Amino acid sequence: MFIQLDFETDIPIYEQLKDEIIIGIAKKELKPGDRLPSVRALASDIGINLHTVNKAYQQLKQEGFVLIHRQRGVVINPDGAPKADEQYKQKLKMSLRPTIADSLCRGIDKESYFTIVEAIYEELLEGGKSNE
Amino acid sequence: MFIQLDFETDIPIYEQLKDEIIIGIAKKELKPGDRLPSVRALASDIGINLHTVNKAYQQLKQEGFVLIHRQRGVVINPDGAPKADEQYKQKLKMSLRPTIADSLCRGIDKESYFTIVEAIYEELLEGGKSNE
DNA sequence: TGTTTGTTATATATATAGTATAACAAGAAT
DNA sequence: ATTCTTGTTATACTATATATATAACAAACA
Repeated sequence: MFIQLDFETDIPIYEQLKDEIIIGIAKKELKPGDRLPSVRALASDIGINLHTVNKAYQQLKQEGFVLIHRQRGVVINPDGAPKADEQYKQKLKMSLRPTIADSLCRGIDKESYFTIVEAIYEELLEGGKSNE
Repeated sequence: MFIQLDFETDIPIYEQLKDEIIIGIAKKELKPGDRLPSVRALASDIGINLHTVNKAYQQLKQEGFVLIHRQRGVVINPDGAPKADEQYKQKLKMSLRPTIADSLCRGIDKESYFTIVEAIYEELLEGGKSNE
């Protein structure tokens, strides 16, 4: 797991951290049961504050990606993340609508959009090969 | 154009406003050349501040969705929004990656994802029928 | 008994979001 | 010319989010 942050963008650091970890799980570079670095270790490693890491971890816990034990630290959920229910899909749809509308206005039709999504799925599914 | 805002969510009002207008353009409820309400009129109508509306309009102008004339006000770009270039697609891809990784972790495969995207395209493309 | 873990509590600095007034400047209508 | 409406600019203020900095607490483990 290489964590690369962009301090120029307006995306909060803790969000980028969450994203990197979730992508790591999707790519299976992070497997169920794997331990994440302690909040202090990771913070010091990246050069950010302990609380920023903690915020990311807390939200990952809230969303079911990790479990946090009192002393063992933060662990990728051995049961995997909770499966998407209808409510999740509904929220996903709502969050995608503005982006898709924007793309549509700019001439990206359904097929072009699919091509982009396809490429991302490829990257996430096949990218793990080098790590197995 | 009905503009419905959610004051509970953490999505900024001016973002929601932008989204609604972009969706309106995508659905062709707002056509090239159409005038938008003045910043004061819309602000008063929705019950928000003039500057919040202005911020949304400025960004829509920046992104090429509207033109702003000194006295005529804000007008949907008669030439349509600028077509997506490679840079746009690259940014789109980067912004989609975390969401798709999240979905993938929750068991949404490519086909399920496509189904959701498909539904949104349907809604945007066919939804305009009642307005023609 | 230490050491490491997450956790909690303050405090501070900065940026963003939103509001509130007021005034300015250009175009259009009368 | 005058008036009205348009976007625009300038301040000021409040609230919230982000990020940092220290410090201390509590549980688990070696």
